[in-house]
Parts: sequence; structure tokens; C-alpha cells
Amino acid sequence: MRNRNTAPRKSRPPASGAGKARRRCLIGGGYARGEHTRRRLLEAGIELFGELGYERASTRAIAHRAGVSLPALQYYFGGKEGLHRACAQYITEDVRTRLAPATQRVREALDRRDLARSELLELLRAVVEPFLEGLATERPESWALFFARIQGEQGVALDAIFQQIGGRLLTLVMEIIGRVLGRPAESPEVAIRAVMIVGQITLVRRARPIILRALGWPDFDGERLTTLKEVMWQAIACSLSPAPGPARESV
Amino acid sequence: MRNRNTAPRKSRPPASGAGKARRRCLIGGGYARGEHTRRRLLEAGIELFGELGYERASTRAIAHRAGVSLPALQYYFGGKEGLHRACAQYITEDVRTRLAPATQRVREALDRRDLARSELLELLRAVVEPFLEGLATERPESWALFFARIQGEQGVALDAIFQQIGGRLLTLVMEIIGRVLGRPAESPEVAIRAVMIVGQITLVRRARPIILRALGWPDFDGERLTTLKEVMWQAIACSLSPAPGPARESV
DNA sequence: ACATATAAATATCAAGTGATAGAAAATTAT
DNA sequence: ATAATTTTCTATCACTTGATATTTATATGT
Repeated sequence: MRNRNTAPRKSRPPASGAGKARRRCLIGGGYARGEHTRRRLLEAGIELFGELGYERASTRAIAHRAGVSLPALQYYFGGKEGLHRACAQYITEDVRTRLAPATQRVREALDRRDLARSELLELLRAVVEPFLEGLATERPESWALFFARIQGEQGVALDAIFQQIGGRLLTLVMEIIGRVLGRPAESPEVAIRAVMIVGQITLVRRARPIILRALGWPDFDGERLTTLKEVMWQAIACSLSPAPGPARESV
Repeated sequence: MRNRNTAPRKSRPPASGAGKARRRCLIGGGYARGEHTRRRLLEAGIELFGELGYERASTRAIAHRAGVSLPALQYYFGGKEGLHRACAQYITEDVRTRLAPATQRVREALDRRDLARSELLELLRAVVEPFLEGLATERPESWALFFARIQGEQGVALDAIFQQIGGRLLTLVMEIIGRVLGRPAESPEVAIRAVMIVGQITLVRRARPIILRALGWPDFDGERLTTLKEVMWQAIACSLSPAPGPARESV
């Protein structure tokens, strides 16, 4: 958003800058070579945006890591912001499809009226645990880093990603918790608990250095990851115990 | 860290840039006027660093909000980084002294050998709730924002603040939880639970927009803040219930 | 082979960054 | 008052950023 006013933006060669830029090579005919650099830019963007955040990741650094020249970024994504949007969309799509089968399975199971507490908790675990594992371990794709960044940066990409991933996950968790607690899924009690449970999971990524330091661990590897998952799950399951402290609700 | 090599740094007029700059006016004699601008810069720095983060908060913007000229920042804090450090230290000191009495009180109570579960939970609440309240409500001092920022930015200030505040809080929480669970305070089970509980609290700040959206709330005000605190506390207390297995009974 | 559309690179721009030099103003000490 | 010191301001530097115009290379269709 630097010289937006001075530049008359006379031609704006190919890309529109929005998410679904780069359609020419499909319309126009072939030219499959460009798809490669586009992909490289996308991956480099995810890496560097994740490592450094939106501001500190310069377009030059991204282009360099992608092994392409600087104008290629503008050419394919219309600018830095466009690339960021495209990265967010790419990740969103990827995670969404990866989570889809589990989501579907859980949703079908939820349609059954007669679910025991333990069954509901098992469903919750099935939803939450893959998510935790993806965040705790350093994926080479590093989308978890990217994902964690945009939450702290309050950018426009937050809306899209939240609706696509966080929203779905949260809705699902709220339904399960609502069933467990015997309250409507939209009630504040259920919503707060759901947010806190999902938030706890994301903490594994966001407060990673602090957690590791508090535990005196070098990393979440193998045995330790198992311990982490187990303890966190114990705490979550306990927090949904039927009779909380002072007599409150009884289904 | 821009033109560090070109500038010979011949004189470096007064401030050393580190945390404890600005000592001259005490040694040299008077010149009390400078203390005011120094204070203004500190407050403006906390505000803008908190609102925008370290990168996006430009020294010009900070100086402007402080109502002083740009070189004053270099003059008093040696540079942007020095100001950031000073802000962190200022906040740390403030929070630490504010939390000190409660900490002391809890630590004394912990020395008693015979504490019932409910008493321990009450202690935990006494430690955790003021912290939550400080983070949930928009303080005019806005140090909560600043505090939340530096966690996401992984800067050098994180170490200092963590040791001064987070570490103390965490140590205290670990001791209480260790007592509740009947395990050593250093065990991974206790540490993970402590980190998650404290982390949940910080989530109220860090994931504020997401939480508010999930709840359909405009803000954490009055009645809603009470609900939030109550539900979160219920969840925390339940998660520390004595028998973590499937079947358990209330105390 | 040719014309044409596409892709990539070089060189450069305007704006904004943190930092500094050096002079001017204000304050204190003598 | 005058000298010394401390504080503040104007102007500017060196550098980085995102973005572009223009040119060169590459691939495609006829």
C-alpha cells in the first residue's frame, strides 16, 4: 500500500490480484511453464509469511526463495497482498479437504440421538486430535505457521480462514459439547468452552516456545508428543465432566 | 538495524539505548522537563506497539503520538529497539508489583500442609482471575495489548517478560495444580495443565475477535464478562477434578 | 518460418524506514 | 550575566520496501 495513489495503474498486465488470478494459461491455451513458478511462489510465500509474518517477509525474499525474479510475484498475484490471499486460500482449501472426511463422519454420528457420554467424547477427540497433531509437529509444509501468523496479525485473511476452517471446526465442537453438557450448541456456556478447547489446541503452536521452556523440553517429539496429547486430552475430558463443582445443571 | 555499518556512531550523545537509559538527569542535577517527554514516548510506544506490533509501529508515528519530534526517541532510548525494551520493562515492572501482594499471599497459604481441594482451587482462582480480568477488559493503559503482541513476535523482549511475569505466574499455578493433583510441580502432567490454564486466560486477549465472533458478542462488558469468567472457571475447576477417569464423583 | 501470445528479467521509481548531524532553544550553574 | 549543559528541532542520509515500465527470452498456433 505504498505508492497506490501515484501509480495510475494504467495497464495491470495479466493478474487481477485477487484469489483466482492466473486463469489465462487455461483459457489462452497451454503455457504450462508458468504454473510451476506460480506454485513455487505460493510455497515460498507460505514459508516466509509463516516464518516472518506478513510485514517482515519481503517480496524480494519470497521471490528469491522461489527462485524467480521479483516482478513474477506481481505478474502472477498482482502484488504482495494478492499472494498472501492466495496463500491463505491455498492452505484453507488444503486443510478443509483434509479435514472433510472426519468432519463428515462425526456429523453423521451426531445424527444418532442416543450417544453415550464416552461416545461423544470419543467423537470430540477424533475431531480435535488430528488438529493438535498438525499444529504440534513441525510440518515441512509449514502451513501451520502461516495459519498461526494470520491470527496474530488481524489481517483480512483472518475472516476467510476462520470461516473456512476455524468456523467449521468450532461449529462441530460446539455441537458435540452441547450434547455432552445437555445444552443448546449456541448457548454461551457451550460456545465459551468450545472456543477454549480449540484455543488450547492452537496454543501448542502459538505459545510453543513458552510451553517448551516451561516443560524443559527441546521439542514435541515422539514420546513427548504422546504425553502432551494424553495430558491435554485428560484435561479436556475432565473439564466436560457431568457434575461440575457447585451443583449447577443436571440433564 | 539499517545503516548500522555506514554510520560511524561517533558521539552517541546521551542515552545508551539499553533499558536503564536516562540517568543523566539524576546525576547531572535537574532538567526535569525531559522526564515528561520520556514518559510520553514510553506511553505512546506501549500504545502503538500494542496496536500495530513492533514492525508496523513506526518511530515517526510514535513520536507524533507522543507529541515530540522524532530525534527525541533516539535521544532518550537510543533507537526503536531501545524504546521497545524500555516499554517491556516498564510494563513488566508495573504488572509485577501489582501482582506481588496476591502472589505473596498465595505462597504463604501454600506453605500450610493441610489444604482441602476447594481451598486450593480458591487459591488458583485468586491468582488467575485478576489476570483474566486485566486481559479481557480494554485497559486504558493498553499494556495488555503490548503484552499480547510480543508473544506473537518472538522478539528478544519475550525472554525478559516471560521470566518476570509469565514465569512467576506459571510457577505459582504449577505449585497449586501439583498440590491438587497430588503430583510434583515439575512433572509434565502438572506443567502442561498449568500452561494450558494460563494460556486459556491469555487467549481471551489473543483470540479476542474470534471468541467474540463465535459468541456473537460485541464486547466483554459487564454481564458478559461475568459469564465468561464463570464459565471459564467452571471448566478449569472441572478439569482438575480428582478422578480423571470415566467415572467420578463430586467433592 | 513467421507472427503472436506468454513468461521472465533488468533497471528503476516513489514512498517510507530508522537513524544522524548540526544548529537552535531552554535550563542550570557559576 | 555568562558559560556550560541539557533538551529539542530542521534537514537530511542511507537503505529497504512494494511496484512498474520496458525489454528480452520462450513457447504456441498458423
